[in-house]
Amino acid sequence: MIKRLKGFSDLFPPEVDKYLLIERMAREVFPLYNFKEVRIPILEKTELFARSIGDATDVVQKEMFSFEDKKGRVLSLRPEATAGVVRAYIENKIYAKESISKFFTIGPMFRYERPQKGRQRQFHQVNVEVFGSSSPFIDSEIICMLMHFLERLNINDVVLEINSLGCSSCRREYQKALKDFLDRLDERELCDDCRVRREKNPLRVLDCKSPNCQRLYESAPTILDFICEDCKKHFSSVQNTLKKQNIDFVINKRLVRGLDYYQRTTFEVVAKGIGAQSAIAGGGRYDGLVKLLGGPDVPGMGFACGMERLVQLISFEKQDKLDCYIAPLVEHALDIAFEISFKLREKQLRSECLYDVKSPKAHLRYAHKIGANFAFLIGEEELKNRTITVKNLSTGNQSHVLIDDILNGNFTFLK
RNA sequence: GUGGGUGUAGCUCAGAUGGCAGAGCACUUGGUUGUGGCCCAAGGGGUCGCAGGUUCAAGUCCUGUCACCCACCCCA
Repeated sequence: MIKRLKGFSDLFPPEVDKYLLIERMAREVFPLYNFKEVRIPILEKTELFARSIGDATDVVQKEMFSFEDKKGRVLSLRPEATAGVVRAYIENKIYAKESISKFFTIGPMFRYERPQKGRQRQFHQVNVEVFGSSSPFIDSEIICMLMHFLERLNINDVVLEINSLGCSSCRREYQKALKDFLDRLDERELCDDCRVRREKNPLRVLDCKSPNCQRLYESAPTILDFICEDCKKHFSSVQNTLKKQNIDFVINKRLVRGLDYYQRTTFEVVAKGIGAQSAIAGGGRYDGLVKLLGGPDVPGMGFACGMERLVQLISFEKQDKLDCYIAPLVEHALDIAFEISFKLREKQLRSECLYDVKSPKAHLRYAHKIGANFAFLIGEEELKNRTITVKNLSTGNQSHVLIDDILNGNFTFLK
């Protein structure tokens, strides 16, 4: 048997209903903030991701599904959405049509990682981007919108963490200071991972999980001591406006995002009880990215929300009751059963017939199992009288209805 | 890439010391010549993940392998 690929999953009801709920809520909440839905390709040139996410990041170096097409072009399935949205924004010259653009997109992403709880190789994100504003109000508004969205999904037991990474110049200074600090540490004290990170991506040592490393970093310089006046003002404005909207948050000085393009405000929403992969959403400002990818110098800000992780927090049972179940008891009732099924659907009634001749007992058992409200029994007797026995499955009452009434669209007996 | 755990019926899982492959749920049929839920009875379902090995005999012991889960890493 051919089996699905590792880290790829098949979704069936009732699980899929939770995804539909998330999507419906996004389409309901985001337009309140004047966000418009966009659809962009799943496959892009690898270079797009390498340039925007960062050549040295793990995502680019070892987590992309990359391959060459028939013409030898190097392509990758998108590991995240922002790069593609930015590319589309530039390529379609959206900046020339409007000064501020607000987009969201929903769809699958792909990363070649070892699967675990809350992490699949194909996973799904709700993604939000704003272009054209560097106002801290926008940062705050987007975070509020995210919290509003989560609230509507009844996801309340979460912690919002925020931080500022500073702009490119203050960040550079900080990285130097951090590097100096790390260089003074004894190599033997660091865990294996941090020894590598120290060289490769110093910012990342800060959220190392080893308690020993964490103790060492207690006295490390923090980014917030290094950010410039403008960045400081921006960050405190974000905090103030969040407070005005009664959004609780904690400042996590150790919150560094893994993708190179983030600047200034970064944030993450963390949930408990869903395993080690506890970040359900994360994002931040990326002011230099549009320019970096060949567009005008337009600032940007956005977040991604992991649907697989949201799904774990959603308790929801969809009761999709069936209105009518058609039960043919004899072979020559099939034609009329077929006809009646369609007549019911014309009247917006959910109806099902299996076109299986069975005993009334078997039919009614099945009708009960699938949650039908009414069962239409069609047997020898009914055909003789041109009637149908309609049984109300919740009251047990049943009545005889003329077949011609049904075919004429008279369904008053269903009340 | 690294470490740990688990693979037995459609599902959840029992099967000490090797000796006829099991339960509950689900499914089908019957208990009412044509009436669901509750109850009762019967029935259908298995390459015990796969491949070797040890043994008179392997779901059980040994070796290898694959798959899934969890964690590290990384990230949403």
